[in-house]
Formats: sequence, structure tokens, C-alpha cells
Amino acid sequence: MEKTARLGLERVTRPRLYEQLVEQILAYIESTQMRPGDLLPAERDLAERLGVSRATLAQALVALEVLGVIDVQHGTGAVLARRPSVASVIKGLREHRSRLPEIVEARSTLEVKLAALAAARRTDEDLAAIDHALDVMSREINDGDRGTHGDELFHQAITGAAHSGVLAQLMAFIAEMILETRMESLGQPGRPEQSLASHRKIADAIRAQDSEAAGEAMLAHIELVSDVELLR
Amino acid sequence: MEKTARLGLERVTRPRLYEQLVEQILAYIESTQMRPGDLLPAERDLAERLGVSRATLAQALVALEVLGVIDVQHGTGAVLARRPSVASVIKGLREHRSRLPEIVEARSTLEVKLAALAAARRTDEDLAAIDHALDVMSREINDGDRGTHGDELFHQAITGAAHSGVLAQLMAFIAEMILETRMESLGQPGRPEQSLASHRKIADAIRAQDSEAAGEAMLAHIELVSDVELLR
DNA sequence: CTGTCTAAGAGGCTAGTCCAGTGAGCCAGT
DNA sequence: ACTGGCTCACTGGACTAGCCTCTTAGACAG
Repeated sequence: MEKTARLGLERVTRPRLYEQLVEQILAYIESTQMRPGDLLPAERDLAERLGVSRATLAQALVALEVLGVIDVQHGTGAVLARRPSVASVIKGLREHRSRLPEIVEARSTLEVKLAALAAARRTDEDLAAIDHALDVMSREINDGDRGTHGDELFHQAITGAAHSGVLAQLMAFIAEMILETRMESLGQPGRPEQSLASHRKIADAIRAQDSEAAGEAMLAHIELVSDVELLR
Repeated sequence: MEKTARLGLERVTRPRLYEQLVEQILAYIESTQMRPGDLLPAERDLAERLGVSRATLAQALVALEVLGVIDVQHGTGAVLARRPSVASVIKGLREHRSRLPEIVEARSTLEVKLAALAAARRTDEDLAAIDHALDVMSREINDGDRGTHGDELFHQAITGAAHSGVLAQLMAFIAEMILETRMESLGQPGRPEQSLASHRKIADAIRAQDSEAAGEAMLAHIELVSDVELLR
């Protein structure tokens, strides 16, 4: 999943030590019932227990810090931040990730809102970007392609037109998972044309600045695109 | 922002070198117009240019990897992943973060959906957790407290009852920002009681497994809680 | 032209060392 | 008895030097 090369192939990637450490530390936190505010064992101690050097452990701690699980304080130690549920959520998600129904659900939630906001807030430049994406997708389909690039451009343009940095960041967060979903869907015969048609419908609603219609059109579009998953 | 102690004070936190490096590398990526798939300079080279050791640079690279900006490959180098817009989004958000309207917007989008899902999927255990949160908040308010703890518990319980790992992760992502919003709101006189009342309404809808009512009640609740921001 | 080998260069990880905050405890001065 | 200042043990922060493994391109043999 981590690195998806051009054709959906996955490059075999050796495990990185720090990644394993993150898992182990997460497991340790859970097994010892640590609560927010508690301190992790000292670096030197932890490193020895885990059988790695301090430098490597430091990388794992950086990762955990970026993930928002701990907060490392100079002179004090690594304190557990927020509710530990975050740790388990991350852990659980990492294990059986790619749960398509959930991804579609999240995508639907965000994109319907984004479409409605885009209708309300779009500038002429935003509209131009949306039209450009439609052109690209149309051309790709005429060339016998699946139109994935245009599809991605379209959804990016909508996201941009909504002018909400926070929502945009949330979208970026699940962007990779969505990409996988999208490629599968557009691989079905006749699907790209249908998808393009519903894109146009969304674009028209945004052009007319009709938030409600834009949200509904996006919802219909995602349901169309997603029913491929239900067949499994 | 990073560590907020009991009274909203912020502990002065020394800058960590790797954090600065992340910023610098992000800036470098942007300034050199790198595209996805391009390689960053070699570690030894980069470390020298930035005037840090390889070990420290390695920490910065781990952080960037966790953020999804790059993908480090053994023997090859650090390749830029995805569209670079992610990098700029993260960067932009880091600068003028806490844009309250956007946060409220994102919160509303997610929590309305979560409430609806919770109504459809809740188990009896979920319901018990929700009721427990109501009890806690009720007791806090009677003790003259603002009820922030119970409030947080309540929203956590709803999130859990929705049984959607992906949405839960998105919520965790903005949880910290929401916490700030919430504390301000509950600081207003009479607000905790109103908030508790609308919590009960949401809980009733979820108990009755009425998705639509749950979504509406949550929307009303968030609008109630959020109008404090409009006064500024 | 093709397959194999090799060496340069990339990242991965370790060990050892020193610097810089933190906080508990001691002790003098008030 | 309290306050303030000092010390020291402990914690993380960062660097250096070195060796290992992996990747890849180019030389070379078939």
C-alpha cells in the first residue's frame, strides 16, 4: 500500500525497524494500561529492552509524536498524549485497512459537503479549473483511456473550490485510499462515460451556485461509482 | 498548541531540530518545483547542506514519511510521494491554523454523519457508553464545573457507536482543534445546561435508532455550540 | 545482443560521547 | 518554619564514526 507504482504494483519494501518499534510501543502502551499523561520508560531503558540503538528508537518516537500518540519533553520523558483510543484506532486501521465500505462512507460524507460548499463559494477561477478537469477527462475517454487523471483533477478542483483548508486536509488524508477505489470503478465497461455525465451534472449545479443540487448530484455520483464494491 | 496544561497554559517547548528540518525540506521541495516521483538529495548530501547530522536528518525524514510527503527507499533515496499539494496544505494549515469557522464546518460535517451512523449501528454497549457520558456531564455541571470531560466523553461515545474506523480517524485528526472550540463554548453562562439538553436529544434519537433525527439533532447541537464564534 | 558480475553510492543501524533541560533534595539565610 | 539558591542525578537532544545491506548502472564475458 505504501508505494504504489504506475500499474498498481507494489514494490516489495523491507520492513523498517522504526516501524516495528512503533507497533511494539503501541502494544506496550495498550498492554500496560497506560493513561494519558503517563510517562514511557526512559529512552536508554526502552532502547535496551527493545534491543535497538537510541538513534533508532528516537526515530520511532518521532513517528509516534507525528501520529499524535506521545509528546516528548526534554528532561522529563515521553508522555502519553490525548486519549489512548487514538493509538488503537491507528493500530486497528493499519491492520485491516482498505475496508472499502468505510472508505466510501468517509468519502461520501466529505465530498457531498465539499460539493455543496463549492457551489456556494466558487470563484470564476474555480469554475475554470472544474471545466478544465472535465475537458481532460473527456479527452482521455475518447482516447480509450479510463479517465482516471481527469477524474482525480475533477475532485481536486471541487475540493479547491470549497475553500476549506481543514476539509481539504481531511480529504488529503484519505486520498490514497480513494484513489484505489476510483481506479477499480473506472475499470468497468461503460463506467467512465457514466461517471463523466454525473461529473457534468455536479459541475452544472456548482456553476448555478445551487448548493443543495450540488450535494445531491455528488451523492448520486458516489453511489454510482461505489456500487462496484457491493458486488464482491 | 502542542501541550496544553491544565489551565490552558502552554508549556514553553524548546524547538526540536527535526521539526525545523521538516519545514526547511518542505520549503525546499516547493522552491525547486519538485514533482511526485522525484528524488530528494542523498542523505549525506542533504545533512551537510542543512548543517545537521545524518541521525537528525533521519528523524526529519521519518516525520515526512509519516506525514505522507515522501517515501524513503533503501538503496535508492527519498522519493516525493503523491501530489505535492499535500505538502502545501499541511504547511499552510500549520501556519494559520485554528481557523475556527473551518473547524466548525469540518466538525459539523463529520459529526452529523457519525450521529446518523450511530443511530443505525449502535449496540447496547454503545448506548451504555453514551448514557454514562451523559451522567458524567450531568454530575460535572451539578458540581459547578463546565462539563468538558463529559462533553468529550459523549462525542467519543458517538464516534465509537458509528463503527467507522476511517471516520473515527478523521475525527481524531481534528480532535485537538475541536477541544479548544468546545472549551470556549462551555465557558459561557447557561451553556453547559443547554448543551446537555441537546446531548440528551441526540442520545434519544440514537436510542430509537432514528438516523435522520440523530443527524438533525447533532446539527442543531453544533449550531448551538458554535454560535459563540460568530460573536467575535 | 544477452546475461552476469562488480563496484559505487544509497539508506539502515549501531555505539559512544557530549550537551542541555528538569526536578528532587539539601542547606544556608531570613 | 519558610524561602531561596545550589547541586546532582536523570532525561532527552544531537553529533560522530563506522559498518552493514540494498540498488543500480556499467563493464565484461558469452
